Amino acid sequence: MLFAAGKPIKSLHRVASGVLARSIALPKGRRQIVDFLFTGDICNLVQSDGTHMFDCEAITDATTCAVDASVLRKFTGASVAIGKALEEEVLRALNRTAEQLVTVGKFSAAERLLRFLHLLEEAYAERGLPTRPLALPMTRSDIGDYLGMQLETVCRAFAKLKARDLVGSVSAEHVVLHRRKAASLAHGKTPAVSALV
Amino acid sequence: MLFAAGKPIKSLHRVASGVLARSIALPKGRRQIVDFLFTGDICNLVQSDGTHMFDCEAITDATTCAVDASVLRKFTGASVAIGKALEEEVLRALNRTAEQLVTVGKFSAAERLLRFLHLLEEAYAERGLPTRPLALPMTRSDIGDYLGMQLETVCRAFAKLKARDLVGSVSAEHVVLHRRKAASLAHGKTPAVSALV
DNA sequence: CGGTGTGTTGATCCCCGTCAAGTGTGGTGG
DNA sequence: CCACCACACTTGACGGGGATCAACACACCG
Repeated sequence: MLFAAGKPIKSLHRVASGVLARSIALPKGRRQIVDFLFTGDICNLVQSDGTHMFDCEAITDATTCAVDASVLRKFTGASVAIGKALEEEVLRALNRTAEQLVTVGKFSAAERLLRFLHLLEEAYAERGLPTRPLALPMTRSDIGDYLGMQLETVCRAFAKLKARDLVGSVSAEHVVLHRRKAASLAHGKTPAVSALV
Repeated sequence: MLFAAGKPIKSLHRVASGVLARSIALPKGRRQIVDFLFTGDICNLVQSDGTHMFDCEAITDATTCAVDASVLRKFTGASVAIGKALEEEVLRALNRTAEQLVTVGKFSAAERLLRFLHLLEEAYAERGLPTRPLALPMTRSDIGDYLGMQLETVCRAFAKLKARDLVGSVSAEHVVLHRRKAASLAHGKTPAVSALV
């Protein structure tokens, strides 16, 4: 765990390699993953009281670039620009969380998974990483904690998508997204009507 | 509809009376309500490109206090303070949306409803409005769009809560929250283990 | 007084949570 | 080298919760 929600922010982090997750801890070891963070993403969401808004933990082996917050305060000029970046990060997080709320609130298991895969593809494409096949660095359990479903349901959702040939199977942690109606389900703020019956 | 997502922001709004909803429009007239807004709440969530992040619509008869954005720009001093308030609003929205994600992703219908009722109670208490009985200004359908369930399921969830005597029924739009284990389910970022079997 | 919108309840189906068993695959120690 | 274990993944069986379709009660209003 990189840091926990509610703790004061002592340093700013940016993902250098690997995958992290912003999450909310729940009783009995359960958790809701709010967002996955990839290379280049800023980890810190600063609340107005200077504490972390979410837990942040490594999903894979990962490294981060950290800057001590006290060092930053000496450069007031720089901190304005950095403050701007942090504000941007809050907006991005809100956008993604709201989109996530739609995914979890309105779609079936297979549809959620498909939307997640397209989100992954998009994240990789932005970073120049290969999307074909598409790597799945997180476990089924992590995906389930993100999409609000059990890991067995994640497996069955994969099976269903493969059965409909919406995704191709390379291995357990590599899939191929077949562009078809699939894309219409996952993109934008106004996802298409369910094509998965 | 007060304004739609993606439109440029022409004026700042604050709820003067009634209830509004931030929502995301989906195909076939469906929608995900992200948040309810009560008296005193700021309606605008400003994206970095100056557009609205969500749709905003009246749930009941409502009035808002609006300030034209062009007027604001003339008062650069004031706009700094207002900018601060808008940033605060984004943080608040992110907190609430993430909490909402937990509600929708991890809880049963009755539990979601109970958490919603406690959220309502809290919102009323902050504004000095009566919480006993608790008014339900929105329709069952609105509640369903908020909690990610059908309006019939909302009805059945109410029935279940009443059957367990967790809430008392006054009328269709007024209920009484019975403080018991109920509270433990709804409060804070680390909600208790399910007490609803 | 009929029409419309909201709320409630019943019947039915199926998706998904749960429990369980079985299949790799990598790591450790004998 | 291999037995053993730990862990992730997969698949099956089963039951329950919620979506869906339907009917009905009720208030409001033209």
